[in-house]
Amino acid sequence: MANEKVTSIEVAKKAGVSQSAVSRVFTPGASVSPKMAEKVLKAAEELGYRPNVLARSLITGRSRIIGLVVAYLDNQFYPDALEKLSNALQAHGYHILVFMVSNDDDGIDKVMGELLDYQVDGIITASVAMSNALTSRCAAAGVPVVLFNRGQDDVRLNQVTSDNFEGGRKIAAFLAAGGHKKIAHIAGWSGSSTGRDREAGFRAGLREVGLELSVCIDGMYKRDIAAQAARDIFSAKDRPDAVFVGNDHMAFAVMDVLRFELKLDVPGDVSVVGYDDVPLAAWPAYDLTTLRQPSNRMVEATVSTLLGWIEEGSQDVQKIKIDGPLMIRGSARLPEGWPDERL
Amino acid sequence: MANEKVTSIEVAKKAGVSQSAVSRVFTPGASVSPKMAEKVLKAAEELGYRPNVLARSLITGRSRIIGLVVAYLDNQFYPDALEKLSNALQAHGYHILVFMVSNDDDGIDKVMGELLDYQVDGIITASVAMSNALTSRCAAAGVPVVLFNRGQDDVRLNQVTSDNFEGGRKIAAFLAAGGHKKIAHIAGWSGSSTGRDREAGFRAGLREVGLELSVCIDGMYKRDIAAQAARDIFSAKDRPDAVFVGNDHMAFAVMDVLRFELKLDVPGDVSVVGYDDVPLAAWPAYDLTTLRQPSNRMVEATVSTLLGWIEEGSQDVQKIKIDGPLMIRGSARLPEGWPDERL
DNA sequence: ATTTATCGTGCATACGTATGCAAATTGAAA
DNA sequence: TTTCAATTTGCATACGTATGCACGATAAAT
Repeated sequence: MANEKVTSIEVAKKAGVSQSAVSRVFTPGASVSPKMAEKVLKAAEELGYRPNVLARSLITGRSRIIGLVVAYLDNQFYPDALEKLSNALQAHGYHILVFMVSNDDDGIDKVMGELLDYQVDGIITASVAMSNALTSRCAAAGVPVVLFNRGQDDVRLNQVTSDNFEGGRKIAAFLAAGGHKKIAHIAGWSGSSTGRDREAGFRAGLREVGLELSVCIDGMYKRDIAAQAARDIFSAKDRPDAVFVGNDHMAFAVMDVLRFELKLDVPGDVSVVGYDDVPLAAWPAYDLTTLRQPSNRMVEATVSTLLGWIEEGSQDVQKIKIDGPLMIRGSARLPEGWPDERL
Repeated sequence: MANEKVTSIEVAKKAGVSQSAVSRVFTPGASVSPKMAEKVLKAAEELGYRPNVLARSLITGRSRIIGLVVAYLDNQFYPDALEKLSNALQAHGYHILVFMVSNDDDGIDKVMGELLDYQVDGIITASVAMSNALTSRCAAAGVPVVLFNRGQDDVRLNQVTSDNFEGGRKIAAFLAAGGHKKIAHIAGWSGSSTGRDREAGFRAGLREVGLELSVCIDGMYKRDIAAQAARDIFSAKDRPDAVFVGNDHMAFAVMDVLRFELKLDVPGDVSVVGYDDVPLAAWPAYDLTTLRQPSNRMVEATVSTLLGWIEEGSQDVQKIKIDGPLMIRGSARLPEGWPDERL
């Protein structure tokens, strides 16, 4: 296992030029003559030389590494986003360094420290909140942060979300139009802006049509908690006839409980609506009506915001909300007169 | 956005000691007196100093970065593995740099080049094959490689898989015991060792009990291709009464087609068995009988192999096969006398 | 008190690259 | 041919850290 690293100096020697010449050949935009470039590239090719990104970063101050902090990967929304983020950044010559963190403990601070040790050029947090102290540290280190799919009041923090309030409202309107009278909500984690906004929008939407929430339980974005909530809510005789679940991941658990434990028909007995539109929601086994978070556009906005900060320097802080459509499928009763535009 | 990096020199100045002293305080196992450590740590604390991992790597030759090359993240098996790998490596002070790659084109070579540019200490490939040239380059660079969930003949490559051949055999025995006579296989991609081994084991298992495969189509590990295969196979009047699908991800698509397009009962009309045991397989909507790939143990083996190479230097090449149990659930007919140990 | 061993510290250098500056080369214009 | 500008090249240094070496301090042993 010969550990033979080829350096620019060896290439220079072989090509009979200076080390700086080699460096310039591999630095886009530097001034080099064609024949010099040819000589160097030939030597580099023969020796198998490639510039050391880490050494380069020491000089340039850019590592071309983006730190991604993420809590869950079992909710399909996040691997999907990770894949898209990674592809988008890869196209710009950046790569993602992954940091898993549990949302409940305060390991976030520790992990963030490690993150900064790697001199990342930027940070994306997916479904993770930032403490004030952390935000300050990142600001002091000059590392831009974008919150993906989570909002926070701090004026220093960029964020990209769907329009969660409006999304909740749309769902309320849809369920009301469907003639549902007794409506439940198994909410997203109340410790998250997404969870709170969806709930607030949903309540507002119901209020607009003279309805109010019959029962509301915090599902914490966890399958088992949501499942238990479903049992609690729908075991009663005078159970609700509709439920909006704070994200698809929980909605699947809720549908499983309704259909296989409580032997209820969806949507005959209960209409179920989720939030996210993960790929699984479109599979016939669930065929879940849900509000789509346009992950493509969210990723796009995240990447362009982050690269803007990194490559152009200080920018305006972005608080981007992207509107998403309600994907009407088979898990909720279709209101009279609504076009059946099932997808 | 003040870009103020604190260096060991500034800490040294503040603490009234040399830069080397600061370095030693932050280098585990170095020789420092308690009072020196105290002074330095105090100064570091006040300035918010943290060692620059990249600069350190230039000296030590270790980046504490592991490159992960992965093709799919829509098959739940991989995000699950990614999460576990990341957690395990994080516990050892390593982190994962993600590289997405499509399996069909030859972007793998390009991506691998970028990978090595980052001076990664090791590489894990998940469901991705290595070309000979690549293997040589990694060997030359002294970077150990572990193939996760894929095998390859090259004697230089470590690999961790489940016992795919034996797994295929177990499934054959199970379906045969269930009295199935006409058995189909929608195989994993024939370009992958996992796909080939599972199919070979399955065929061998059938042969042992005097059966043979009725029909076999390569599903390429893709949902849509598997779905089309299911349509082709099960539309006929004399359709098979059982199918082994090369992984769970495809098996879900197959079940969807069987139940919702062809209106067949599973397992009444057709028994379906998958491979992987991703979390979704246990959800009641699918309740899929499947051969479990013990991802915990596979991750453990992967990490310890990799760290062995990195921290102890050259080792024996490991070709690890981990045996997994058949998870008996509701998607396949239960043979008489078999304990119903549904999980 | 003297010798010897042990430990802690500072000095200097190295890791692999990028870049300001000045020298050298090229080419065009006169 | 000469002059001048434009371009290309090499030299030297810097990035932030780790570590071999030699020296000084301290403790232990005689």
